[in-house]
Amino acid sequence: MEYEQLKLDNQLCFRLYTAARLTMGAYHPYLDPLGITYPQYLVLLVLWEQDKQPVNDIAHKLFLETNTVTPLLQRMEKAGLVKRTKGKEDTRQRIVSLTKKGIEMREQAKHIPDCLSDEIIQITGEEEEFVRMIPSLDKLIEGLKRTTNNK
Amino acid sequence: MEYEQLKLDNQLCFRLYTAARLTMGAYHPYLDPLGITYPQYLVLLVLWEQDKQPVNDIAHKLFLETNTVTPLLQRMEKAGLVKRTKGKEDTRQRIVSLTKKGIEMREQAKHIPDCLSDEIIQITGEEEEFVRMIPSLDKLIEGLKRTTNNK
DNA sequence: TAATTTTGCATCGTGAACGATATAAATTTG
DNA sequence: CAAATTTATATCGTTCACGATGCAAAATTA
Repeated sequence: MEYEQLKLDNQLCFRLYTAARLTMGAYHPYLDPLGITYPQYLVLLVLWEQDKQPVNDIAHKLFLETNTVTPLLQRMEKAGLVKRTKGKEDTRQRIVSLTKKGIEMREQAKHIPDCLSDEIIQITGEEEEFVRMIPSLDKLIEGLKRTTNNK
Repeated sequence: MEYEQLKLDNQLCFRLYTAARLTMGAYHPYLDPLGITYPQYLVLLVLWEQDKQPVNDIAHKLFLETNTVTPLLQRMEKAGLVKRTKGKEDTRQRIVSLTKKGIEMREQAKHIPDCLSDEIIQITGEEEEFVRMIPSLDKLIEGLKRTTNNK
């Protein structure tokens, strides 16, 4: 069939796109009580690993553009989770640091990854399958990131 | 370490989210000349498989909410790709059908899946790895869809 | 058949994502 | 050192994505 390749069933990207959306949806019951969104949770993960980072470092670790992260951080600042201060050496930089509220949220969030793992196991009856997917996804991400930067 | 689970490195969802965004980005060189976005391309895939479907069917096949698909279709109608007509039996329904322009775009798009496959192979030196990921992703998607519908 | 509930779609508001563009500060070049 | 370039961030416009809500038509129930 001439258009076989155009069938939805044959598309990897569609799977990734859908799986990502639905998995993010699975975080809702855990993030809603904290009053944060999934991308905001990602920013917190980055800052919990290392506090006080410029916007650019955060964006880079999340593979996002700064024009996505800046408004995200502005909303998080308004919500009292982070502070944004001018850099000392390089005044162009905005150093993002956790507030007391942002630091304390780590304690409330620390069980979330285990909850999600359990949920996936319960839903699919499988875990190893998804753990095994991680290196493949990393390879894909690294490859795509490299080529899109080289343009 | 108490917070080990919170490390970004450990998160599957972050990989899916990132891989999906970057893969969608890889479609840009092919979709921009056609003047469509990736979600619009998905709608076309659905309609190319079967023309004249109600909004709900399209949304269901893409695992999207109708309130996402409706504005998407409105933009596609404005772009002259689809028509939206009132249903005959059930007048609540809006039947979406391809215009001449929408039908013809299939010919221009038919090489896209192969281009993307080639690109992924070239970037990662691997294909089987990602083909093997598909059933796992389907299992995840089906599981998540089932549980979120049962709420 | 009348009243209630469900269904299909649309509208609204909010929060991403990102290309294009702007701006000021730092860096490199001439 | 002055001019040109690069860098870090921000702003703007467009398109998703989705929860909440609205509304009319269909289906169900009383």
